[in-house]
Amino acid sequence: MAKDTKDKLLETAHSLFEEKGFDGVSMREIAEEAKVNKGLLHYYFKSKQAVFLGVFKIVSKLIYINLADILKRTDIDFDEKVGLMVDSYFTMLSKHPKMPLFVLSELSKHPEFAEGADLSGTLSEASLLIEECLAEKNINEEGAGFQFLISMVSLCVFPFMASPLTKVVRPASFKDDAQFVAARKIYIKQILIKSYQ
Amino acid sequence: MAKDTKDKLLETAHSLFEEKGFDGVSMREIAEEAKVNKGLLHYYFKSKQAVFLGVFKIVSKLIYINLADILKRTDIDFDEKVGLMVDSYFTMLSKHPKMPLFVLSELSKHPEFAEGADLSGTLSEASLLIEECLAEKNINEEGAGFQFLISMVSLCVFPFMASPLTKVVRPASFKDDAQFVAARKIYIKQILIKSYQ
DNA sequence: GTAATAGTTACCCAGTTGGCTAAAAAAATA
DNA sequence: TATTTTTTTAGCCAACTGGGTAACTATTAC
Repeated sequence: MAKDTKDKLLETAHSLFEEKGFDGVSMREIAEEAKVNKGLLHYYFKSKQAVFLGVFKIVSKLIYINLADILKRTDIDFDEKVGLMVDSYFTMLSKHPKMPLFVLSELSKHPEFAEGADLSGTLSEASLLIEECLAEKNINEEGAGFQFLISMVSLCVFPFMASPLTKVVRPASFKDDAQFVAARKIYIKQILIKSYQ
Repeated sequence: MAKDTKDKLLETAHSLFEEKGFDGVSMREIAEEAKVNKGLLHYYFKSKQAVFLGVFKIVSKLIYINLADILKRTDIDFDEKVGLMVDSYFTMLSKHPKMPLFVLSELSKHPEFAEGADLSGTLSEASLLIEECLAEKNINEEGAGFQFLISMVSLCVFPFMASPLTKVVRPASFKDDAQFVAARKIYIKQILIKSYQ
């Protein structure tokens, strides 16, 4: 049951960290929540930092989106690729709505983790692939691919991070959160496609 | 010197909270950093929560942007209004780049503060005013104003929150952070204007 | 000068923090 | 069965947490 226990500890730590942040959680709390004793937690992780790094590794995988595979397809045009990328982000964000805020706020406190999270390679590659797609549309500005990528991520991710605010401001015409999210997805695809037309 | 001291305490607390988050800061730390003793800190604020609420009130004002005044102008068209709103956001964000992340992450831990921060009224009003402007452009979808507003805020704010990541991924064609921010501002105005054309 | 306000100093508190250990028991593996 | 791995129990530590007090001194206002 070794692997199971370690995973359980990581899962527990993950949900606690996401809810309260690194400083808001104690080792005792993690152990108690996982229904395990402090000793065992130290048996698997020598320090709180070690637990956190384990969680961060998991999270990096969960928020990973294979943009390159979508962008490299030759059977669909760029409009459809944009649609698929946005869909991927929304699927991920619906499953893990609190993750981006957690990652970014811990990253801003400990920027050294940015290298550990191997997101940079993926994003750089996606940025270049988008640039190629845009070039075919005769959009050749310096860094256009990067700008587009950032826009896409901003548009998808931010509303989830700001949900405590958007929920308050959202007009009555959206009957609930789910309906708004669905409408938002369509809107984002449109605005992104219009951006290179 | 009463007001000055209280302000100094709030400023100190503000910068510490922004850097480390609520749980990452202790009352002792605030007092030491402000070169004041714990007793005095308690003299002005009966609890850590009280300090935090004071800071939150200040922050709410700092991130406030008078969108309504821009939107109500009759001497310029909507394209120009969009330009001015984006300019306002960038000015504010350049002064306080860490604030949005701080506000949103504390808000997600304590959603009850969302009402205290009286942003909702402002944003609701702006949302309606934008809807009117868009109606003149024959865009009448349900909630179009709200969607546009969220898009604008997302595009402006997110890159600042994700700067530890964007700095790593940013292509070499942008020679530094300042140049990227300037280019980004122009790009955002374009994408927003295209969105209703 | 007297009263109120502002600020200091030096304590105390009980509870929690992250970190660690030794010994024992239980479970899995050989 | 004997050995190794996993898990529990119970405790320790020094340091820090937010909160609070009482006595004292400046400073300011009236």
